[in-house]
Amino acid sequence: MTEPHRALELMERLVRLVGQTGHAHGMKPAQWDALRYLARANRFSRTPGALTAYLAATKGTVSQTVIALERAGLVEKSQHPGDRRSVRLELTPAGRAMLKDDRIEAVRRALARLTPARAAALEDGLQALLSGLIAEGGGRPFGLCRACRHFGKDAHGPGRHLCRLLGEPLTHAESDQICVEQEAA
Amino acid sequence: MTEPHRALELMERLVRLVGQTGHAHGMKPAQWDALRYLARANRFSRTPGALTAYLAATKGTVSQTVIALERAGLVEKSQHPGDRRSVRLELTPAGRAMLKDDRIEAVRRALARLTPARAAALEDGLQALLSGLIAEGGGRPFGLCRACRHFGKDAHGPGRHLCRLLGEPLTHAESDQICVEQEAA
DNA sequence: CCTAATTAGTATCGTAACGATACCAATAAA
DNA sequence: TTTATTGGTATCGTTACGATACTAATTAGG
Repeated sequence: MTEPHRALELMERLVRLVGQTGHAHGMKPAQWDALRYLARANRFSRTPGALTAYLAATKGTVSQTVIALERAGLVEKSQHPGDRRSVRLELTPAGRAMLKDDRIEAVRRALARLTPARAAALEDGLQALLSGLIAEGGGRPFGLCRACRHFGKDAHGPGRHLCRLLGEPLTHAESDQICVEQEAA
Repeated sequence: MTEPHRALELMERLVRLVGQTGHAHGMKPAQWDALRYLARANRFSRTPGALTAYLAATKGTVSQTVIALERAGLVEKSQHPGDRRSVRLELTPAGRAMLKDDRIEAVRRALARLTPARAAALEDGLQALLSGLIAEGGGRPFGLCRACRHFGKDAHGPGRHLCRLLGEPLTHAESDQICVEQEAA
């Protein structure tokens, strides 16, 4: 049935409004999305491939977006140490500066104006909805490192954690970033 | 400050995933958005201008999207009775049929899988967030007709309502549609 | 009335997004 | 050592989009 489901209408409208915040400073929505992702992804996840999974796009499209960001001096590429096919992406200082003028801050401010209870309920609902969509569609959750089943808390001492999947040490700061390999604990 | 606000990350990701549902049947996301809007908007709101406000785009862009839908036989234009500048948009039977295959139904299904309490809290949070964004950005809410301050319930008898702003009668079905002129009661 | 000013919409341009397809090089599997 | 897979780029055609310029119909001001 096509029962209206007001929440769906609200989602659609919000998608539109949030999407249209991405036309500032001569940049495009997809470029902002990529920039924001790179600011929040851990070092294993700052690659064109992980970005492709995050954006749910095709790799050709993402490749072009990354090239545009590179030309604009907002992102730099380097080689992955162990795999010469793989590319590492890093924000440049200019890229980080650009994020300070991100118009999506308007959404963050609107979130901050909600009552704490409402905001918490919204976050909970969004998380549940996203999980449901990912379960149906086969995407990746891109959850926080510290909430991952491969996360070895304090494995190397207090505040010095471990990714058991990749066998790599993790700083405390890194454990708060998102990861392409994350699976809920 | 730039405290991460997990809800914002979830929103961004959801925006992406929901947006990418719009590539089915040779159509584009903006075309689905327009089609869905026309299915839910009341007769005063089925115009290129109202669609422009809803999509938060520019009228040039929307004009082209509408032309594409018209060429595809999904939408028909007619003249507004009283104002010869204005264009009325109507879904054709083919347009309504197309909506039955809307891939955003995946989102509706994911919503339906939430517990009722969670779904209600999500709807409440989304509504509050959207209101906040609109208050800051100056958009229109596009709320339901029956929740409008111009809504005259049963003004012409039981189930025969009135829009006091436009002086037009409203059927019961119409009072459940969204309106470009809506202002919360 | 008559002239602005406003409103509703279209046309055109240039850039980016996007899926699709084809391709290349490095790595992993057989 | 083939062969398959993986990570990424290149190119094409269509659409999205903002920007700008335009037309025609309506409304406001004098």
